[in-house]
Amino acid sequence: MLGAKLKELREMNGYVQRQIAAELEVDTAYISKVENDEKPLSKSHLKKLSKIYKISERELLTIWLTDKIKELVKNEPTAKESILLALSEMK
Amino acid sequence: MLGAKLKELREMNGYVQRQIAAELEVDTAYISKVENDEKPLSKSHLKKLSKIYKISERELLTIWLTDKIKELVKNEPTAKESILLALSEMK
DNA sequence: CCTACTTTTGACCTTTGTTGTACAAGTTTT
DNA sequence: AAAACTTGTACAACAAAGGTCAAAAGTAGG
Repeated sequence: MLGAKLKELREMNGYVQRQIAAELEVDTAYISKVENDEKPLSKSHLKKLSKIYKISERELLTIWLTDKIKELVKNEPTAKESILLALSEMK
Repeated sequence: MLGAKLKELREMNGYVQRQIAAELEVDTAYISKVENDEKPLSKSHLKKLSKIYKISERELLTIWLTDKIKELVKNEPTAKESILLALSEMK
């Protein structure tokens, strides 16, 4: 989900992976993996990416965090209950 | 939250920490810390605890996972949005 | 108030898991 | 064929998990 979004954003803004990799000073392989959800995106890159892709950092963070939550509860039989419970306890 | 629940369950069932520690084959200090949320409870202990405390394993797992979620989103400005988004994507 | 028991605290330790990264080679796209 | 992307493997660094031990501190009963 985050990967797909990042890819979409990149293409919308007319970049190739190499350019993004250069901006973030990482390997293009890393970008590829992130876009394919094979590696998590380092939180430290959110700010720069939000600038490059002209999206609010907050929106990107929301998606990023959502991914983390989904990863955490994946395969847990009580995923839904737990999320609902967490939510109700945070109000 | 999990810690408080565990303590409540233990007391309801009339045990002291030493007894629980013995059952789980760990140090009492560990039990103390878990009950005070200073250390996470290892998932591997859930089954035994649910038996000792006569609560369904599923219910204990729900609470345990809820704790993990809360820990994950703690201090994140987008916590609520992200949880809601995760939930909606899991339906 | 003593003392025996329970619980907490703090420092420490080892193992395991994750992250972030790199490089090379392969595949796909243009 | 060149450029872009993907994939496999490896690895060091670091953080977190899952404890232990000894000592301190709380708590009841006699």
